[in-house]
Amino acid sequence: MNFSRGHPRIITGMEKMLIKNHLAELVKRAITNAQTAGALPAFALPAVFVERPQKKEWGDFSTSLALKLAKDAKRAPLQIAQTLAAHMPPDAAVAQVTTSAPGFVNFILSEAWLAQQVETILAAGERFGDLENPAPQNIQVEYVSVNPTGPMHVGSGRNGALGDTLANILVAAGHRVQREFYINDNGSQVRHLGESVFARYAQALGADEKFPADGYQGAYVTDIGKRLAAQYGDQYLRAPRAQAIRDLGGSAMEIIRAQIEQTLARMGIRFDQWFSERSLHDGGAFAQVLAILKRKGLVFEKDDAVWFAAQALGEEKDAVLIRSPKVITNPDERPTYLASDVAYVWNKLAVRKFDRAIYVWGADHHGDVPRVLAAARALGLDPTRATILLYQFVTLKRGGELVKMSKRTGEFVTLDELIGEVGPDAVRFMLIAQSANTTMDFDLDLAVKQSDENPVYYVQYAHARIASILKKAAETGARAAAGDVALLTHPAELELIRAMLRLPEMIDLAATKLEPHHLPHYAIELAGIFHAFYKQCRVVSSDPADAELTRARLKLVAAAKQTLARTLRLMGVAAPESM
RNA sequence: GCGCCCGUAGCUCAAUGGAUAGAGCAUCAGUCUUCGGAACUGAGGGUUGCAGGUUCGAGUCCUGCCGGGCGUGCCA
Repeated sequence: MNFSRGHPRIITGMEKMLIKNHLAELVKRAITNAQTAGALPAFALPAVFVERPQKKEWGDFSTSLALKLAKDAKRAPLQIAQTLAAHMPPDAAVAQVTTSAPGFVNFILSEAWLAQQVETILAAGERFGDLENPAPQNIQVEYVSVNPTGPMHVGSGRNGALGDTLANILVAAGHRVQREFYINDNGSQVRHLGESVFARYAQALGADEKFPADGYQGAYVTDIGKRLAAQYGDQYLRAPRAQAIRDLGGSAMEIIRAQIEQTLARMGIRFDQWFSERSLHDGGAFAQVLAILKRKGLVFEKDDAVWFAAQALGEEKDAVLIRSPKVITNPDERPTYLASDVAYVWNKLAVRKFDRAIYVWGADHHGDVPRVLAAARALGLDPTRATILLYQFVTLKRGGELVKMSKRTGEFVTLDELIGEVGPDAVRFMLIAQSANTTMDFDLDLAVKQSDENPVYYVQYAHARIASILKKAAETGARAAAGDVALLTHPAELELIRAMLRLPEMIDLAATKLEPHHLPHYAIELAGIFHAFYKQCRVVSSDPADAELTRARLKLVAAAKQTLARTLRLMGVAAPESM
């Protein structure tokens, strides 16, 4: 069987179907077969899960179904397992079905079938790993969304790496994805930034302007002040002060936003849309949701402020949507961030009609999650369409000490600095390697010092090594195209194929659980298995007797290169030809 | 006080309710006459914070403690 030569496929569509799902179908048929034969009593077909066992002795896949079935089938688990194994329909992918105590059914994949998968992988090209999705969704992933009031710190890097990788994974899982950055350009912070920048602007022009006590103190504000002074001259010294602050604040925010875009681009993070918070108010979305909430009696006034009656929806506290004029004089600054959030969820799910909206938030905002979901519910939206993914904080260590980070004092390690020191690939890899709900200690000394032993280089090295092999093969004239993958029978070869076949499973897992961290772990494992293969199996041989095997192995390593490259690309990490 | 997250090997971390809890780093011992040694093989290292509970089965779920982080604003 060789797909590329047009032989009939044994399993139709297998290249995009998860093997475990295929095996689950076999198990279901085994149940029906056994019931028809009277070997099992009648019972409702349960959900069948096939999983990867921990030990090789337990085969490539296994199911604990018999253990769960014991009650309904009124039999001992191991006996059920044996019955299932006996009634398993034959399948080209499966060489053997075994059972083990206390009631597992194990599948051992056919080695001939495994070898043929190299052709399938090569045929899939750089789309290998993609899932066939019976129900693709329009999903929006919104991430980073940091306030454009200063350079980003490492936490925003984690946000961006998570969001972008997640978006890549969801695309691979067959969904349509829109990537969005929410610009917090509303409220008092624009004015705060404007006041700070105005002071630096004026100082740059030699004016005696006092810096506001609660202003943004970073050097970047001084730089922007100078830049705006050069651009506009002293025209804003003569303009009305409020207008100067508003205009310069707006300019500064756009400058910072562009810098943020640039920094993220260094990490391969990009967006389809930059969405303005202010537009929710200017465009009337907030007024609209406020009207809906009012109609439902979920809005009330107290102490001159407008409140969202979250308690009526089971939340702990009510929350202010529009602040009192007595507290905030400027009407533009009265709506709270919650007001924007409520309008935003409406915009995402009702106006733009995404099937699903995924938010990537720092854990310091976790307290807001229930309120936003409650608001969605109140607006008649299904709250399960909105998923707020929280990630824990990143703390930086340098010289064994915690690096305190604060935008106000301007003392922090920026994401740009980190990328400069550690490199974008290592930064991205490290930031997604840990589960989002683990607090991350990022040791700068270690990250720089260990850059040679960094896992990301281990993976990239495997890729570069294969590139080198292929180059060498080209020089010697060995051609992969004519290779017969049936010759791939060495245990190390088969291990490598098995590892490659796990990529779609990883994508499925990461997409289902919204957990990108599975990818880097998989990448390390795949690279390791390749290195082990490399040690054991010579690819390009000068011995003419090995010519056939060389060609077959060239196909194998080409497939491995492609799988590594895909995995790296999903993580936004470069797959270098040499390093 | 209350809410959320975390606690797993010396360190950093994995483990869709499944079988004897796994990797990397570090430590120790090995491997190389040809494709990239940024490599490979092996060893030691654990009462999964503690105590109960749920069930055929718990690192995972529930309850209570202990320890750490983050929240608990008419801040964003």
